[in-house]
Amino acid sequence: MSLPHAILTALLEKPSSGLELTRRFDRSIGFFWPATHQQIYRELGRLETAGLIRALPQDGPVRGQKKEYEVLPAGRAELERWTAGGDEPKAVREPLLLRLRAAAVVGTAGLDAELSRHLALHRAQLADYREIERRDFPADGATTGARAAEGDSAGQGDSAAQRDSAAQGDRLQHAVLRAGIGLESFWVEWLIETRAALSAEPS
Amino acid sequence: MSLPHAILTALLEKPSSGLELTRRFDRSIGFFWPATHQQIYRELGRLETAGLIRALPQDGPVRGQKKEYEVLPAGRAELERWTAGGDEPKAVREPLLLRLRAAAVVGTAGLDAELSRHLALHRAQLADYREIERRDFPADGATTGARAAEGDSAGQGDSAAQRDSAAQGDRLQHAVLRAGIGLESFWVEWLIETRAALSAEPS
DNA sequence: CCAGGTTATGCAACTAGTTGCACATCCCGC
DNA sequence: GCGGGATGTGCAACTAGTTGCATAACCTGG
Repeated sequence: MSLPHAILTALLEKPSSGLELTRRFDRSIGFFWPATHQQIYRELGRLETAGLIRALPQDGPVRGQKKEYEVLPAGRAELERWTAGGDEPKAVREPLLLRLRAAAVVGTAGLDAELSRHLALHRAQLADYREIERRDFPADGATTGARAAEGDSAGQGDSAAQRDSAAQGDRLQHAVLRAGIGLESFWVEWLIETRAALSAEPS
Repeated sequence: MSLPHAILTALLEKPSSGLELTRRFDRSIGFFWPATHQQIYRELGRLETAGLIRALPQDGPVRGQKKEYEVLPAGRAELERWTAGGDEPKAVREPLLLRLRAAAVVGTAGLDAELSRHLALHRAQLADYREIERRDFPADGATTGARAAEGDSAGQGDSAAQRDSAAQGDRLQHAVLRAGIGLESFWVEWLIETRAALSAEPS
């Protein structure tokens, strides 16, 4: 039940059409909550029906025409409610580990190829994340004016409180990114280690 | 589409009834591929229909009576086929990160409580894994006669080839366990770090 | 001998993500 | 001015995991 909240978050950062959302998902929220355009359209429909978002008025034909959505107060409230709440962390579900377990029983044919394929993918993803970090958080652990990943939280007047909360927003976004980096790093290391263990002489 | 293969693996390690499988899942395969007893029964039915496993013959009434399954040659073949193949690694789907992202927009109320709850859970899981490692792989990175996590791969006659493949099975099982340990370690570190970043004075 | 908890099997409805496809509009080049 | 790719919206069917519940056998204590 997280997709609607992912969408609300994205729309608060910036009102968008379905396809724009899809694209922004691809390079941001989608890293830890992927969604296809079909899912997004379906959910936009539901959110609109539920009165949490609305389509910005516009003219001309409807079908095949860009349609922008913005979050209504009820939507923001719902997102706040959800954010404050909690979830059981849902269990890992990792087919690769399953395959290793199976290989322990029926043999390791083809395993190394699969491991090295995964290694390449995780390395690529890690490089991506590092690039994003370099771009968006250049001052390492700091909040030095860096504008966060994507959502420019509608910057007007600039009270001290607003600056503080913007700084904290940055910190949170950086934390999320570090999670991605940490996870990918872990997999890269583990894959290297495991391939080595596999190819070692049976003692 | 991994559950049937998880079940085949478990059944190859040791023929079992539905409930036994459920319990073994809870402390072994289920760490990276959780399944409820309902899922398992359903899948056992399908696998039997498909001719990949069969129920061991027994007498007496059927309903509510223990029923053991074993893997047929076709099942083993299917598992080998699947193991040799590959998957795209499916994307991470982590609601906690989503919540952080949302908090960056609507405020951090309740966040720290949630983070510390997760921290406790991951610490507990990590301790569990470490305990299992201590028990099943005492000689650190080695294969010193340690009997793997659970499946005692039906040990009779003991050719050199069999010893080798048993050693490799151990190594694989250890690799899987190390993945669990690595992942939990990562989360523990990240959660500590992130809580610190959150509570720091806005600069 | 029977009430109540434990073990065990299983169905059905629901939820959410995935896949495949349909169709409209726009715009660019020929 | 029109054919075709890019952009954009959307439905429908499918798959797989989740939740809730029904039911049977067995065992133990009163």
